[in-house]
Amino acid sequence: MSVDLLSRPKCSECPIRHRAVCSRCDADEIEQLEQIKSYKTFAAGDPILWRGDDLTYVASVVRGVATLSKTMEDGRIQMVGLLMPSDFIGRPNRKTIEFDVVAATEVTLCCFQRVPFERLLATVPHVAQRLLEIAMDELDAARDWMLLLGRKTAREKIATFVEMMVRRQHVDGLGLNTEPLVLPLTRDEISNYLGLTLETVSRQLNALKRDGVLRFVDRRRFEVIDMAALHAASGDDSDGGVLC
Amino acid sequence: MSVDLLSRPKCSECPIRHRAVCSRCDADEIEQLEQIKSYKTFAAGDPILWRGDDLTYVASVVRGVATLSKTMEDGRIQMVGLLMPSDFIGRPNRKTIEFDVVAATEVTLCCFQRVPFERLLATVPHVAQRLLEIAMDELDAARDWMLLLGRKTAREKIATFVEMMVRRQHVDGLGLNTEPLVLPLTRDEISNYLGLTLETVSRQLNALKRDGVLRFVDRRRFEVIDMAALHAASGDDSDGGVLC
DNA sequence: CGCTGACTTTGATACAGATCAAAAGCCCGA
DNA sequence: TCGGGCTTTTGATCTGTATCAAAGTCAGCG
Repeated sequence: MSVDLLSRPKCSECPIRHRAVCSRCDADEIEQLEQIKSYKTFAAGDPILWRGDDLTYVASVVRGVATLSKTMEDGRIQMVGLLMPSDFIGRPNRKTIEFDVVAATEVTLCCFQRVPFERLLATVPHVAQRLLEIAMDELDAARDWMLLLGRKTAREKIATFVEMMVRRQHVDGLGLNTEPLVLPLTRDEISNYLGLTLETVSRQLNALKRDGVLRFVDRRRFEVIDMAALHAASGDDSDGGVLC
Repeated sequence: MSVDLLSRPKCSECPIRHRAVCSRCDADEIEQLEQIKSYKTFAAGDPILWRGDDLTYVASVVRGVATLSKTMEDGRIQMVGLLMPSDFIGRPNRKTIEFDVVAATEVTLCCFQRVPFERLLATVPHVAQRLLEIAMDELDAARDWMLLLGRKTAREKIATFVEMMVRRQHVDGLGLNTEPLVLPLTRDEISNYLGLTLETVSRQLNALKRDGVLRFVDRRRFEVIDMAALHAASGDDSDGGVLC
């Protein structure tokens, strides 16, 4: 992990300025956040926070992808969140973290000292309001994932995951329009996200390829050939509305 | 559903006064909440809100148990929350609800008109702060449940669920100390909560009986004979700390 | 009381996905 | 360019839970 001492980039130029916890803030409030922020960068594979660690800071993901997961005593792992740009890490008013947070790709975080951040939370309603909204969005996402974990078949899980990658990468502008898209996780990490084994993930991904739904450029880059078929395979309601 | 017109019980006598969304409020603030609240009671089995419904009010559960669930087009159901006293229903700033909410037992709600409640949220920090905390507790609970749904065996799921019933009924004082405890759900509802079939729930519950962990008074009332064995069967970390 | 319908238990069988095993592909550093 | 260690694919087999089926139990009501 490295602290970007030189560059404490201006919030005004931040790629997540309009979606992160700071998005509702005016110039004054941004100024207050600037006081307590610092950027940290982690290499792919680096642990960011480990369960039980002191939560000295909370953070927003600026660039890259991190995973949030729980581990059982015998080693079974379940990923409970995939953290992408503008997502929030940590919980105000908690001294320790309950999850393992790991960088899946190179990740840049905008970190806020926890205690000063908690003070801002009490004094700057725009931060508190936005954080509530973010927490409720996360809760909705977690509940969608509970449906996936509890009731969907392996194929539906994979299709839902791929569809989510398509949707999020469009928004983030990572691979905007110019496909191919990227799988930011290994087969093993995907299996931990979906409650499957890595073999099943591999088989189902290849089944989607064989069925002409996806095309793979290499193991991590792919294109969607048949968006409608992908959506149909996800098991989700049709009304959701295909984008574009 | 019936509205309790006569009785708009005083907040000061409310059983959830110190845990619900109002718990941080002072006398003044409580007064403001009283203006926009009304009690509603639902019989066991009644639908409270259906997906797509207008969210005219948000609410706290005062008494009883309600279920929050998602349904797939082909009828598969996943319960994504079990709402017990002091739990919050609905989402401010959303016009419709995304889930089905059903009364599992007779339920009393303390309902707040949504729009006035949103105004309070902006003006009364104590409400907003407590709601954020409630949302984050829910998020933690949802993530624990994701581990259960994605990685636990049927026996571990059942043991975790029973342990949760023990813990929550102690807190609520429903069956305080004077066992037996109550299962507020049918086998079918439990199966939807745990991502299993009702047959598997029945078999595993009887297996815990056969193994001398539980004793059943009738189909819904039970006693825990061997708390340590129950915990061991849940697959959760031992450090969590046995209560009492 | 005994009937009716909902819930639960129990048994037999099927199958999706896990597990075990090994080969193949790919990246990267020497 | 080669070699070694990862990740991924593919195949064979096993198993936990679903599915299908039927009998048992209970509460409420006429």
